Amino acid sequence: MNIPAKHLPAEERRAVTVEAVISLAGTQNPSEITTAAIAKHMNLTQGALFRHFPTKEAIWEAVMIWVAERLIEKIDQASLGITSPLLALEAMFMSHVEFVIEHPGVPRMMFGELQRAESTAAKRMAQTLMQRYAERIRQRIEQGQASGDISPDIDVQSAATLFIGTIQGLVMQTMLSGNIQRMRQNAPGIFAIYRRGIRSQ
Amino acid sequence: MNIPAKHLPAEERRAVTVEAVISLAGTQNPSEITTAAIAKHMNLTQGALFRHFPTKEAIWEAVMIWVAERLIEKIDQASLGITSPLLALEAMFMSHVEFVIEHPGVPRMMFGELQRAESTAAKRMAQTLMQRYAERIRQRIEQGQASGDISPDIDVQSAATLFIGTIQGLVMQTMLSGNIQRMRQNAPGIFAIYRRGIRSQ
DNA sequence: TAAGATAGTAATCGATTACTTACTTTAAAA
DNA sequence: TTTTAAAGTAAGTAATCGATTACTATCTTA
Repeated sequence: MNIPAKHLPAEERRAVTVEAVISLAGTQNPSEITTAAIAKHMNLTQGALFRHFPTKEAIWEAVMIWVAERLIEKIDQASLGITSPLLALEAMFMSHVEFVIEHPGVPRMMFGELQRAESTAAKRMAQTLMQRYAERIRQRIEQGQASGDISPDIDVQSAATLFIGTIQGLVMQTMLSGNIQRMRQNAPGIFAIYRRGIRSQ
Repeated sequence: MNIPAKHLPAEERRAVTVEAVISLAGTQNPSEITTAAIAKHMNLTQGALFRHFPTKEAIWEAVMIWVAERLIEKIDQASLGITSPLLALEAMFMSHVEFVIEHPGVPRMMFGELQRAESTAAKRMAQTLMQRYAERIRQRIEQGQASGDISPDIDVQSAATLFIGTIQGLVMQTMLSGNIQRMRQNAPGIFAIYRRGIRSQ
């Protein structure tokens, strides 16, 4: 699809590799993505990948780092400068949905990594991402309780868990229907219920 | 762990196989469960499995059928005879949580199956389960809107999606912490927010 | 009890996978 | 232009996995 440029500098080649994995994860089960498939998608031979990554595990770690940086950056940007906690949460929600629509392979990979038994570097990175994400949600909820926009009866941790679960439910529904665009349509209705659940009456 | 009974009748052997897979999925990534691991867990040789299942795929299909029957039966039992829609939804929620605590491998397998690219029999069974589940939720929500317990402003499909997503969020949180019992503690707080989100004011 | 059917064993097969290695090509510095 | 280190190729390797096969043990029933 892209220019099959050969002899890329190591750093660029690693970046292209990460993008290839993200792209492949959009159409197939991440755990079934082989190094041969990655290489083919990049117009490269399979062995060449190991010039830039010591193991396949290292590729997955690089992918998770990429995801963590992009997603956190995206939701931070979306909520930047919004003082209303509820509007900020909504902006974070919608930008997360957009992120998933842009990169449908990402939730697949997150699910897959998090259910690993072993504690791989990639799994730890996924865990860290979830924690950083939840922390941002908690901050906004506490801010909302302080300002009176969000009910003081709400358990902050529960509300943060539910925020993330809400998006996961959307993603799962998308996996069932196969229609990614439907996610964008359904997102407002879903978030509306969540907002009703936490806001002051 | 059980009596390593040999020479089981075919039907019993298939049942034991399904239970072995459910058990193994509780401690390891379902996609990494090999036929050798299944057999070892049953005190059987690997080849013997193929006396009772034509392929590994067929084993997974049998497991998903087991899950679908048990889970639907469980939530139907829990809500049976409860006239209040909100109380019925709460009972279904809590019984589902109990089901996951009893069988922590089940959501792992559901996630894994649903993110497959190919349309396997096991995946179709998982999809059917989700649809039957969502249909039950929708019925209760519509019933609640008719009785005035649930706000008429709520989009039924969104509310059903969110109900399922809510549980998935709990499960994911559990995977992160590794503490299954915490799920039972957090469940009421999570459901409380959901209930606030859909009920009439 | 004899005989057929059923269930299990143990070895092995072909295919696949992550990873390695010996060699070649490319690009940029000297 | 020559040199050299980085990047890529192509053909391997060992390990693993699902599935098969020839044979054996056990159960059921006529």
